[in-house]
Amino acid sequence: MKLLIIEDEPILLKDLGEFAGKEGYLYELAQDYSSAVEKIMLYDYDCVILDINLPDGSGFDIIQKLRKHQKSDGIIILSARDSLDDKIKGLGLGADDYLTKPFYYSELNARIKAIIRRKKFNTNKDILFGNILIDLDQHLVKVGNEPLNFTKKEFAILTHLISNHKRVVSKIALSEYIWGDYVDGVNSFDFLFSQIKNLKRKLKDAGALVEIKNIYGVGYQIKSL
Amino acid sequence: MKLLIIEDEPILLKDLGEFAGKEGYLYELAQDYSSAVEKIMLYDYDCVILDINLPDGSGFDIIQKLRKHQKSDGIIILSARDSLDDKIKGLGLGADDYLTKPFYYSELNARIKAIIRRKKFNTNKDILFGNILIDLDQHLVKVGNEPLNFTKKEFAILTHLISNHKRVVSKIALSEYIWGDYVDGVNSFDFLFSQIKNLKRKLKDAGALVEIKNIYGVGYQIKSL
DNA sequence: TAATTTATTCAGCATTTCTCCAAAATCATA
DNA sequence: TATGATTTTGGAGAAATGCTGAATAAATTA
Repeated sequence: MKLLIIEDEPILLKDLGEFAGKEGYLYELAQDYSSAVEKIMLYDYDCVILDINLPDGSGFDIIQKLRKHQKSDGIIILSARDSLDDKIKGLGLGADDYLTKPFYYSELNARIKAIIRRKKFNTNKDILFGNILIDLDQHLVKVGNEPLNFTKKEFAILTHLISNHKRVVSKIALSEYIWGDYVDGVNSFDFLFSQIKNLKRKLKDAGALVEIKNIYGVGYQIKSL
Repeated sequence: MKLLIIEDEPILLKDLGEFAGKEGYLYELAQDYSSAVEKIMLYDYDCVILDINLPDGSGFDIIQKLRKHQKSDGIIILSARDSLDDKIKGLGLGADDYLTKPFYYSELNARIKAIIRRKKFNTNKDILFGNILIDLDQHLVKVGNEPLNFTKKEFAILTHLISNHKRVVSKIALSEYIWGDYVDGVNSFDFLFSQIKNLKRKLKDAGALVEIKNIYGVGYQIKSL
């Protein structure tokens, strides 16, 4: 579950980042149009939270760029304006939802979750894979019927593997998804190995009917047994 | 137990606020249509107390907006008119109850409680969770058969956790519910920790068969043992 | 107004998670 | 089978998160 938060007002940006962290999301921040565009082109996010009014460009352009490049990131617009025009324009360009400032974090959170469910897993309901049930709302995983505690990163890896279960996810892609700008990371995937280790152990102990398979030299793929 | 009170007549609004505080409700006030709509859209209240005649818009619109957006807040209409038409219109739009001015506060209070019971807990009777009995009428909690004193905020947290016992309530959502507009407080949950600590201690000392569980990095969930 | 209760703040401690490392096991292929 | 590359595993310490008790402030009541 990874967010990109684009907002030029530094205090709000900081607050949004803290909100994201505290709610259990992975996230990156962008303060202006150009760095936002760079991040968007390079990486995939589950949901982009976007201020329309940026000093060096329009948020509308960012939406267009995303959609033009077939990126499937969810998009939530934040806007100070309560203008119907902006709302219509944003949704017309391909945004998924719209929130006017000021907003409550719990409201934002509810919308993020709805969008991620729809976009990442193509469903409005809980996600079922093998005997694993993922409840995004509660940041909760059940194996069989028993709730299982995963940490933020384990949860992120697990859901990412599941939403990509039809293909192999490379170590680099996974690392970038979890740890962000992962530039000099060709040397060591120790972080990733550690997380995968714990994830596998928890799944096994709980009797999950899935297997996280390593493809030598490439990455991982999750399979239902 | 959180109310939104919408009333343009300032003295009555103030009185209603004092009444709400004294009766142990958390509450927010709105003086006009537009600020009421903003609050309603942003957040969930257990019950909205609503004057129909507002200077900048109609209370009927507010009811429609609430129901259109699938909000489940209880709604009580206050109206100076004793007109049957208004009553029928209001209830038809989805209000839960109707009171004509002047009214007795005890009457208002009884209706608020009935609605909260029905809406928030899906029952017409007292709320039982584990061996905790919540008597809304008396704002009273019994563990086993012993009455237990909770402060306003402890009571609010406890009932909110119980009415959401099937889900994990995030720290942010809980904080927003208790402290309202919770913008610059995202950095620290000290308030919450303190309240939860006292709540847990009281419950434990009284021998309550419930556990307030922390989900690391996410929030809290109450479980019956 | 004083007394009492309730709410907030803070510092230190406890617990959980994350990072990092090193050694062992596994794999691909020469 | 020997070799180097890759992956797995266990565990120590660092960092993040949560809990507690005590001090202070604010609100309520007498």
